[in-house]
Amino acid sequence: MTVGRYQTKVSYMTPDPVSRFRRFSRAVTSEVGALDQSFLGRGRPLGTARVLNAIGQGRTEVAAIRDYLGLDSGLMSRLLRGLEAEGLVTTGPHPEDARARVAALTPDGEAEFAAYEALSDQRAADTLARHPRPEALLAAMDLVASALGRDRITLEERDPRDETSRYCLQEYYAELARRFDTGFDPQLSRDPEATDMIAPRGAFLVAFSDGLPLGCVGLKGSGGPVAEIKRLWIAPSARGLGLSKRLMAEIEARAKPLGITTLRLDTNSALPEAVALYRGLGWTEIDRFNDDPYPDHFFEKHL
Amino acid sequence: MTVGRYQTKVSYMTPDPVSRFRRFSRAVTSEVGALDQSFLGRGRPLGTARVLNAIGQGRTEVAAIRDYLGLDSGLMSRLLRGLEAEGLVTTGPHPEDARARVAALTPDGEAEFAAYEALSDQRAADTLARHPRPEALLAAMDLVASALGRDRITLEERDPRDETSRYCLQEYYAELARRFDTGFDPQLSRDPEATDMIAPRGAFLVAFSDGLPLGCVGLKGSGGPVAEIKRLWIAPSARGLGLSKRLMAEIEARAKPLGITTLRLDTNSALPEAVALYRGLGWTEIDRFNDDPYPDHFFEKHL
DNA sequence: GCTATTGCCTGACTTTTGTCAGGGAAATTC
DNA sequence: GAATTTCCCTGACAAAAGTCAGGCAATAGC
Repeated sequence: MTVGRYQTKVSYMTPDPVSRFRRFSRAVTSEVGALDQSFLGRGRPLGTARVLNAIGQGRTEVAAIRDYLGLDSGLMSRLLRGLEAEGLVTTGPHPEDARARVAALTPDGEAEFAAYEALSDQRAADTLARHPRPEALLAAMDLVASALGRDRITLEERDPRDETSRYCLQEYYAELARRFDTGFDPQLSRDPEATDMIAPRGAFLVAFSDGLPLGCVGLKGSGGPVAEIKRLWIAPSARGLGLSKRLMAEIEARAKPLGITTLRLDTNSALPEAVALYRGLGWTEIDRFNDDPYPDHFFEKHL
Repeated sequence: MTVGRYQTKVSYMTPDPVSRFRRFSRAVTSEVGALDQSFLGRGRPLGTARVLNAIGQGRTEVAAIRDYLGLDSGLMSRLLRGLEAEGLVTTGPHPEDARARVAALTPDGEAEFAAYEALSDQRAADTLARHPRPEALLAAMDLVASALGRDRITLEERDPRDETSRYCLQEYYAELARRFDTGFDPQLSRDPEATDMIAPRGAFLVAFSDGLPLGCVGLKGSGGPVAEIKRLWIAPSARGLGLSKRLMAEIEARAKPLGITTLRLDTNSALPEAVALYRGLGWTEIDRFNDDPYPDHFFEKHL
């Protein structure tokens, strides 16, 4: 969409992409490096602190931690022994393969991990507070984080009534209100019954990148062979990453096992990228099939 | 949720600023960390490579390098001797204080530094190439880099005809063309003679952040006590950082020694932030003082 | 069953990094 | 011109990080 409308002009010395990227790297190195230094300040060497943090983040398999931190098996073993000796970590055999081991934090370890987290949070809050335009900065940071973490975006089926889903839906409504000349009132558009978007009638998917919800899509079933796609939303910071295609493919895949053979959806010409998306994904335009006041384009796809 | 083989704890709350900041940190850590790893891959330990890089970046004074890298004096000394033994660096007494020492790269050192730079460039180019929307990503990166590097933005007096100045002016014209309903043709607006914006008649300032030009402003003198402020431009990625105020303050400070006592400027109501800026800086609105077709607001300030 | 492989641990290293107490030469102070 | 300070070097350590070759127990393959 229209997030950054830079144009590469053939003008004199337009700063080139690589040097802009490297300037970015230099700028964040000190900030992020400072965050990493929060590992210090608690009297523990970096390696040990990194292992503690990896476990605190929920990584339990020793092999996975070693892989994540790029550590040698011997070194890893010693660091773990050290943490065990400190009473911060316990290890035991992996339940499914007794050769492998899993690690977990003790209550003391949890407290220590929380202390590291608090340090990092504090540092982040300080940096943000020092800044005159935190919202613009955060929006740009979201975009960078989504882009760099693109390969780690995961799709999850969620209850459309839970907190995260409601956040996505609210953002979706707000976007429509901005884009439609007439505004948008969710009351006027028949809101799908939540149970229609939960198995076995339907589904609701949310896309997550490192815990942040970046998009959603709903499948509103009726129990019969015809269902509707609803509420496709992508966060501004994640547009252009192919996420809508991924969400659509996944929701179609989830429709089949529910006995659904025909999908329909409606959309609005004020959302040209959506119309283009559906066309590109092999949907065919059909006549109006409801009396919702907002949509003016209607599509169908047979599975 | 399961990411690959590990379990990852994530919070599904509505995103708050600190967690967004920290998500950004995590996302760039791997990327930037990878850039740092380019230090490796050439068979040299990190410390040595960092010193070589600091010298390559133009830091010559040993004390400055030590300070920049946060190294102990003893360790620094040893790292330098190692680089000297490799034939990559020479050191000598500081010309102004023979107690201090300065370091410089030998031709071999230059080659080695260039090799490190090429590695980093390559890595940056690869990441960009992998991305579907590099321009949006770069725009966001510029914004983040400008924001985080805000305290390191410097103002420099430049010839308005040099490459960097012409880049700023072109961006300025392009911005006007976007903002004015009628478009903007630089030909129609009397372009100041470049010599009017060079001492002793005037001045031209460019704001740099880590080598990237982020803004400019011109002082167009006539030899007499009245001069005009022209061409105030701030890059989109640097807006909201107080840079325009800094540029205006600096150009006013440079006007005084040139014998200038009255400053004038014209602007357009299509640029409301500019109009607000001048009002806030103590300029008073006056009658039209030229027949330029574009401006509709005119200001004056006595120094 | 027997053999090979996997996953982790241990011991015995080396390299790298960090620390600290002098010491010599140049500069500064008085 | 002597005393003091500054800047760096060196030596002597110590801690941390990284490497590598076995070794043991659990698993997989046959």
